[in-house]
Amino acid sequence: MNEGPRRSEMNLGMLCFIPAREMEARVMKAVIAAGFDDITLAQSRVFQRIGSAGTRVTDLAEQARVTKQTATFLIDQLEKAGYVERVPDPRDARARLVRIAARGRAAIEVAMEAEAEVQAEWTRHLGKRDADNLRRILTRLREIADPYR
Amino acid sequence: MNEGPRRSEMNLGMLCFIPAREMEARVMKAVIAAGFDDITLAQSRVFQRIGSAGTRVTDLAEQARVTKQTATFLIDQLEKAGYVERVPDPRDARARLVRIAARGRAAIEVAMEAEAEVQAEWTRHLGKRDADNLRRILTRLREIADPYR
DNA sequence: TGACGCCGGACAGATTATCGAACTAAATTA
DNA sequence: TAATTTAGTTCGATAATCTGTCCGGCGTCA
Repeated sequence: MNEGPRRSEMNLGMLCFIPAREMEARVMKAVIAAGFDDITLAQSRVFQRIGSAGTRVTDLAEQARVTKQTATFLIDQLEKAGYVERVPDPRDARARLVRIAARGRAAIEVAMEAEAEVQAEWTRHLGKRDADNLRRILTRLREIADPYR
Repeated sequence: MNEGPRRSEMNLGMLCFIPAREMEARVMKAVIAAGFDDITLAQSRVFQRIGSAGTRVTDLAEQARVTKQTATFLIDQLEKAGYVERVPDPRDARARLVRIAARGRAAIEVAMEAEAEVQAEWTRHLGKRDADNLRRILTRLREIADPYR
């Protein structure tokens, strides 16, 4: 009906945004369908960035690009819901490490399965060669586009 | 100090997310620095999707993946701040077209300049060949990852 | 070594973003 | 024409986010 938003000027940022959002939505849908229906998108964006050895609140905030206060707030929810736990950081008495808890691991399993499925779909559409190219180029792009790599 | 979030399992969605967010942040920063300091990220996500002939609230909501209510709310802010205007849709008396207003056009100019600069930076890093590849592959990916293309 | 500034994290309060439900008016369909 | 759908809004509730402030542990350098 409408000729759409300035299509000719579609830039790389927007082009990246579309699959990123699609993946996010698909994974969230699967996770919620699997019974983890008390997790929100904002929470998952912090949750995703927790490393296997635990990650500090400040680091999570930086990587998710929210303030420490917001991260604290979201982690509170995740902790109450049993997805993560806070343990003292042995190397710094000020800090606490946020770690994946049992329920969190269960959710990750579902998420990774959904992720793999979407990726397989995309690979079928693009062909193996271009799917690999895409991953390779994005990984290189990350070198300059991700301050927290 | 932390070995980071499950890096080996980094998926295409996340890889797309990183440059998308970086572009968004850089453009917003430029726009705000140019004096358009009353626009928010959420507003800009709707604003970006307004076509040159005007776009309906419902279409903006769909494309930005928010509810009509949220779109209405954000467009209210944009209208009050002079970035857009609402005009009746001549083809449907129920509908109203959201159109870019003068201040909006001025902001777009700044945004597009910033966009071009970031893209140039990325192209320098990737090389022309891979930058073109990236755009081509993402455009193809959009065929299945964007319900509103 | 100890005083001072910095960092990690949390609390409080305010603002912004988002959603679900319900409503009005216009268009479409049966 | 009556019933149903669609476009947009308003209302109320909840989620997410920010600024400002505070506390206690770290690091440093005089």
